[in-house]
Parts: sequence; C-alpha cells; structure tokens
Amino acid sequence: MTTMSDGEEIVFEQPCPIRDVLDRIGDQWSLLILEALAPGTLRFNALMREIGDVSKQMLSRTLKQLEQDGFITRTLYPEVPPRVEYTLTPLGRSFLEPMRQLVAWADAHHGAIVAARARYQARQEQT
Amino acid sequence: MTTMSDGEEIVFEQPCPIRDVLDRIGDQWSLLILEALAPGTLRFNALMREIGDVSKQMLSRTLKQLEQDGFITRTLYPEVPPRVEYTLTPLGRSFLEPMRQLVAWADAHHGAIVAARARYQARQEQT
DNA sequence: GCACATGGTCTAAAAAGCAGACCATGGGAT
DNA sequence: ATCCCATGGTCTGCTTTTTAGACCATGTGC
Repeated sequence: MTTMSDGEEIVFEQPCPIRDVLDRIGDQWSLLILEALAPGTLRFNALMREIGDVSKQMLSRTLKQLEQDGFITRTLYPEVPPRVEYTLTPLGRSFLEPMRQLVAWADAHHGAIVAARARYQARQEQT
Repeated sequence: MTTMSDGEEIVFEQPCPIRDVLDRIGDQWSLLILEALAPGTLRFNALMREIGDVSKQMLSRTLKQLEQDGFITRTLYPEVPPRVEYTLTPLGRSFLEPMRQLVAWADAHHGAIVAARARYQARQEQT
C-alpha cells in the first residue's frame, strides 16, 4: 500500500489504528474545526472568525488534512472573489457522536479540573 | 491560551470549558498516557517503554500536567533507586469512558479513513 | 484611482519537541 | 575497591512546528 509515485512520500503501515487516528484529530485544531463545522457549512474566513486564534496557515493545513482523511469536503466556487465552503462528510458527521461524549464529559467535569488545579497550586505554595 | 514554562504557569479566564479541557487532553501525548494507564498503575520508565516514542521531557511534562488537572496521582517512594508510580484518579478513570468511544470509533472507521486518503492521493496524481 | 474583501501561500522569527548528557546513589558483578 | 547499571528526572543544544504578517490576483463600491 505504499505509493512510490512521488518518491518522497512513503506511507508506513500503521500497526495501531487508534494511534493513526489520534495523530490526526489529536492536534491543536482538528477537533475545534470539526466542532465549528458541526452546525453546518462554513467558509474559510468564517471558520477563522469562529475559532478565533488560529493562523491562516494552520487552518489551511488542518483543513487539507481533514479533507484528505475524508472528514470534510472542500467546494470551490469559481467566482470573484472566490468562495470556498467546507462541509462535514458522513464520516465527519459520524465522528461527531463520540466527540459529543467528550465535550459532554468536558462540560461536566470542568469544575473538578479547575478545583484540582487550585489544590495542586495550593500544595505547591505550601512548600 | 495558557503559556506554561516549567514551574510557573499563567492561567487565563477560560470562557469555554470545552476549549480548556481540549487544550490539555488534545495534545500529542495525554490521550496515549491515559490509555497506557488504563489497565493499572505504571512507573515512569514502564510508561516510557509502553508508549515507545515519547521523550523523557515530554513524558515528564505531560504527566505533571495530568497530575495538576487531577487525572492522575504521582506517588514517590523514597527508596534508592527512587520509585515513582502513576495511577489514574477517579476523575481520570471517568474520562476513560468517553475516550473508549473515541477509540471504538477510530477502530471502526480507520478503514474508511485510509480509503479516503487513497482516493485523495489518486485525485492529486490525476492532474 | 483607491481601498477592501476573498482564500490562500511564502517568509522569517518564535515556540515546542527531540535525543542525549548529566545527577546522586545503592546494589551486584568483578 | 572498582566498575557499571538502573532509577526518575532536568538541562543543553539542535531540529521541527507554529505563528504573525506581507503578498497575490481580481472585481466591487466610493
């Protein structure tokens, strides 16, 4: 399954699918983008405004990866100025479900985390 | 966002709990560590062997963050040579459930992702 | 004629991550 | 006695990643 056409790009068999998937969605921006796209289609700049503190380059790069892995589709309308729309694919939408569990957990336990942080800090200052 | 240098941390008001939690668990190593710790307590070097390609520095740093946020406990036994054990807290264990959903999804859809990648690459080569 | 908006890419600088050296110390092999 | 290893980290450069900001082509409103 390794493709030799580009010569440089050698893809290894990933023995651990979890690791492979985590490498993609476990970065700084992927989950945020997917979450932003959950309510519906968004354009590039709208996505950037939605997320707030992502650089153009990283947004562009991460979107490309998500498209590559089949989470989203990129549609270019050849108008002027150009319009580009990003939409979740069925695969992307199917990912929303486990992600929502994660988000629900985050919401439910955020207080506990903040408390743990405070406890930790207090313990540090005590010494 | 929070900047973290060893020993001194500046915590901003996080208006979005999801964002706050994602910043912690959404890095290269946290999920992997939590997964490795799921079966039971592990020592530092055992953890390093388990994960395989993490540097001591990042493992140490990430463990410190996880401890800080209450996901794990660090127990130092003052023997020689020193022994340090890392264990999931109840909070950490409660996180395992949504994480398992994620892992299950990854397992189930890994094939689709690989296929999407192949399709994307074929499309690129066509031009 | 001028600035603006679009969706990016390019570049230089800053930040994060890496491998490997180093630490103190006790135990086992030589 | 001496050498060497194992422990859990931290420190030091070097490499990779991310960032901010300039730049691009072009059609529209002023």
